[in-house]
Amino acid sequence: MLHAVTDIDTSEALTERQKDVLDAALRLLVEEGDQLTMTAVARRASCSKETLYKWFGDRDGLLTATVQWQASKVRVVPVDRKGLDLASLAASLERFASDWLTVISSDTSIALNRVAVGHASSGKDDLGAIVLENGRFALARRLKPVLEAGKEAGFLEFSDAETAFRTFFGLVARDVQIRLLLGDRLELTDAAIGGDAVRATQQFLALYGAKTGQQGP
Amino acid sequence: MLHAVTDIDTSEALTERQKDVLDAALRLLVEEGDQLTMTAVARRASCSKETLYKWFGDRDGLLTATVQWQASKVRVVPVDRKGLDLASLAASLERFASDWLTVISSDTSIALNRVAVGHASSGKDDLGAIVLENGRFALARRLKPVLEAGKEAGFLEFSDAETAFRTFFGLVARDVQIRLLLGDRLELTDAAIGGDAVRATQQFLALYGAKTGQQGP
DNA sequence: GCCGAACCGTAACGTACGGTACGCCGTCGA
DNA sequence: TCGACGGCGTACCGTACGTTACGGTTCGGC
Repeated sequence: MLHAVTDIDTSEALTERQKDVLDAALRLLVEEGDQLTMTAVARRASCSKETLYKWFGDRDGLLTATVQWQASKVRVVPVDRKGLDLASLAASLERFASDWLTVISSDTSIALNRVAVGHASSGKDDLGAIVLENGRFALARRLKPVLEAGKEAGFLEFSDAETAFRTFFGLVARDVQIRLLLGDRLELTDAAIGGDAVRATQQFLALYGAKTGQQGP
Repeated sequence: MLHAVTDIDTSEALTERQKDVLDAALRLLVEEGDQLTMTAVARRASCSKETLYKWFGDRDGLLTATVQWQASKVRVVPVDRKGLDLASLAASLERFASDWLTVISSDTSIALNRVAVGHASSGKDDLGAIVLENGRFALARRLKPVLEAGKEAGFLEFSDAETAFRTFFGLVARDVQIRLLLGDRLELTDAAIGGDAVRATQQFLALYGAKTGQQGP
């Protein structure tokens, strides 16, 4: 299956020089999309193609390493679970929503997702799995403990954390990601992201909040 | 902007033979993804490459024509707005949700969206715009009258139909499309789709239903 | 029956790019 | 001092594929 992939810490033994090269590749990926060439990467990184092939094997290897390198850069900030009241729960949810919207609307995320989607057609490599694992599934892993804590504290009601998470995900992302991937000019200002985060959180609490108790999954 | 593109009836003057060719290209696109070659299309369609170039100009033209051809095939079934009660409104919403999930989980939709996403990087053509226009925006055009009717009939409460639609969209699609595009094996059975449609509709009514009156956009 | 147009099949061309080989240079340990 | 080595720059090879060209075939109109 797809969920049991290397999820944590794949920044395995990369020299500074190699990181620089991957950063260059990443920048090039954002600028030019998937049609970046090995020659262009070598030129941008001021290294030789032979070095690229020695380090990363082939083009797919370079792409995979680049995606993993970017993934390794987004470190997880652990959520503090100490004093949990409804306000702090809502604040946490809003924070997650706003973070997620910021991520998926970033140039880097768009470029990486586009490349991964393109490669998912001919399943040679598992770029899609890597992106998914470090994106949507990483988000679920971070958010679920918060949901569980909210449930234990009596603020949330749900039977399945996965279903609750996916609802939250849908309320937050809506059509944003697919529109951006398809090239729609959808500029999300910080204010708009903040507003959407608040709205999504309120809607989620309306659906899964324990107070009114209106509906489970 | 992206929304003001050719939205209706672009099945402009296509001979039966040309439609057959485009069908072949479409099948090939589903099977092989974006790396389909002109030679492969010509062989599959039993036509010559020269004919392909005469008819469609170049490779991008063929791709665009293929996407438009598929788009022209999904005809809109108008919604009957006659006897509108809450049950029929819910049934309509469930129908939309189930249809949409069926579409985005189909092989054809996945293949087309992948190609369009891949081409959105280097904005030479507007495949992304076409897909978006005949997908997400067409859905909005069809659903909004239903929402407005539900509002006028007193069953729904919202100030902005677009926002309400996007919430419904998010509740229905959630993470399904991005996971499928990224290659996740997410098999949606008819039963699962039906269940999701019911859940999404219930959640949407819980958020925007007029009875309980708990929250607007 | 004859002409031209449309089209099929295929061969050929040009190019872009992945991948490889080689010469040269700076660094470093002996 | 010197050889080895890691890495840069570049030239080169092979191939895949978009695009074009050409000979042969069918078919509608006169």
